[in-house]
Amino acid sequence: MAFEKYVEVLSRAELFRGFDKDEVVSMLKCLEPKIKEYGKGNYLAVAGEEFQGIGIMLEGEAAAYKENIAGTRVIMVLLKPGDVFGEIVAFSSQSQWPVTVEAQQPCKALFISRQKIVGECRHLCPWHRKLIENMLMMVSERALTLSRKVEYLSIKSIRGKISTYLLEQYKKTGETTFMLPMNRNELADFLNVSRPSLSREMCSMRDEGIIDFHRASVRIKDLQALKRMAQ
Amino acid sequence: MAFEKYVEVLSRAELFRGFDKDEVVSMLKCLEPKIKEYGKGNYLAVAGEEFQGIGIMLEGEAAAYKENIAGTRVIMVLLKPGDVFGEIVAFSSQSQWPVTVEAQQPCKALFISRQKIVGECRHLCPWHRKLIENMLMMVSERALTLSRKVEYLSIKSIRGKISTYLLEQYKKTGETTFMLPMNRNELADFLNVSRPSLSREMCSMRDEGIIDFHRASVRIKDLQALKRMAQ
DNA sequence: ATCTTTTTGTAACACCAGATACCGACACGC
DNA sequence: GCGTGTCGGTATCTGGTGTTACAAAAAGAT
Repeated sequence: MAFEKYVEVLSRAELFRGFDKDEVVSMLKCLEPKIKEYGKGNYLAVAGEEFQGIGIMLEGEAAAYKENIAGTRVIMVLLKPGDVFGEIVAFSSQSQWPVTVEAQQPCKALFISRQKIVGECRHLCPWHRKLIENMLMMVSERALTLSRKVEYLSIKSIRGKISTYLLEQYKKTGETTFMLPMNRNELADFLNVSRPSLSREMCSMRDEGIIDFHRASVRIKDLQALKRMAQ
Repeated sequence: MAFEKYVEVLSRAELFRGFDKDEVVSMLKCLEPKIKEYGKGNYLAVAGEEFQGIGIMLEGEAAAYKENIAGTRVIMVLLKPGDVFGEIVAFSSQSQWPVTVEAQQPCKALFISRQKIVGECRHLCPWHRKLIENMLMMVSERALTLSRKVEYLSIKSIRGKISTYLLEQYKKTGETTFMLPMNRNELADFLNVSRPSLSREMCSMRDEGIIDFHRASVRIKDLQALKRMAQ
């Protein structure tokens, strides 16, 4: 198979971090991946269908949807060349795609079965373990992101969410004055609250002298009060 | 070191799944773990402190706490012999304990550094890769659990949560009548709502003829309505 | 059998947060 | 200049949810 075409993309993918291009090629020979092409609107994976493995985007763009029981679709993530999907489920005891992946544009993806990654490698290639380590790192990072998300979602009050968020920014920058990396809409989305409610609460916190802000610039005036509000 | 004492516990630990007792012993020689003892109230790990590795409980019981910025403690999980902690962070780019682990009783734990797990193995022992695979599986399962939690937390209304939960139970058992695996208190905790609110909502769903229940036994009467309520 | 503890349902009330609509500030285009 | 679009703040209203407290039922203990 003509993997050479995609070595450029793959060597930049997280899964092959630490591999040079030659090594990627020899890994691919060992992994025996399947490359598939999709037209716009085609499905790269359908939630609930069987597959034990991972997918890597090669060309084009696809969207990973989650469908709740009522049938409503929620876009989880937009997949671009080099992105991996299905990595969490591939190595757990489950064996079905957790999401539906639909091509937004004509695209190509490469699929590697779980067995080829963790199973016995016939060629005893020395890079195999490095590959599993990379997988381990990717899944760990993913778990960590989810864990942070759970923390924010578990906070009941808007004030608690805002305070926790601002304190995290403070901790990150070390300054009581900093810039928010998103606008109100995005922040509201991130904190899982409505935009007007976020505005209302931020303003009343300003009125109470806890914080001060203008647009994206925020200053913490009363650190102790903020810490008290964080849940 | 006298690992033999703990081989029994360790061979039942998830990390050593698929290893027999001899193999566990030879793995341990290679991993060079450190065994530490703690009195009741001592800390096995303190959130924020440096350590790149994992811990495995050998004896006794410990609690993993999460401390929010305000200082309130929330018990995340109770650790028993064979349980692993710190596995998510060990293999991500972070290098600090995410939780504080406190001994509830006098206890012993074993610590393995990240390097000994993923680093080059001097003895080239054949079980090393199997060990990393086990790690990969454990972290994946953990990520999956977190992902499910995020799904539940993202549902805004109590009805939506209840409906989604009941539909999942229905899907799992294949029966419209089934037993809930937890009591109201635990279910309320799981769905992140207050116990009386959960009761109130379940009862009004019963009044509307959507479900019927008595204690832990639940019967779905109107599947379509339930599906509509799931968000 | 009786007492205690746990579990669950119920009610009243307060209040937080979402929905919606509107306004002002600002940037950008022509 | 003017129109247009985006972004953020504000007001009103309503509904859903937490809190608290108490009662009833069930389970467990002695």
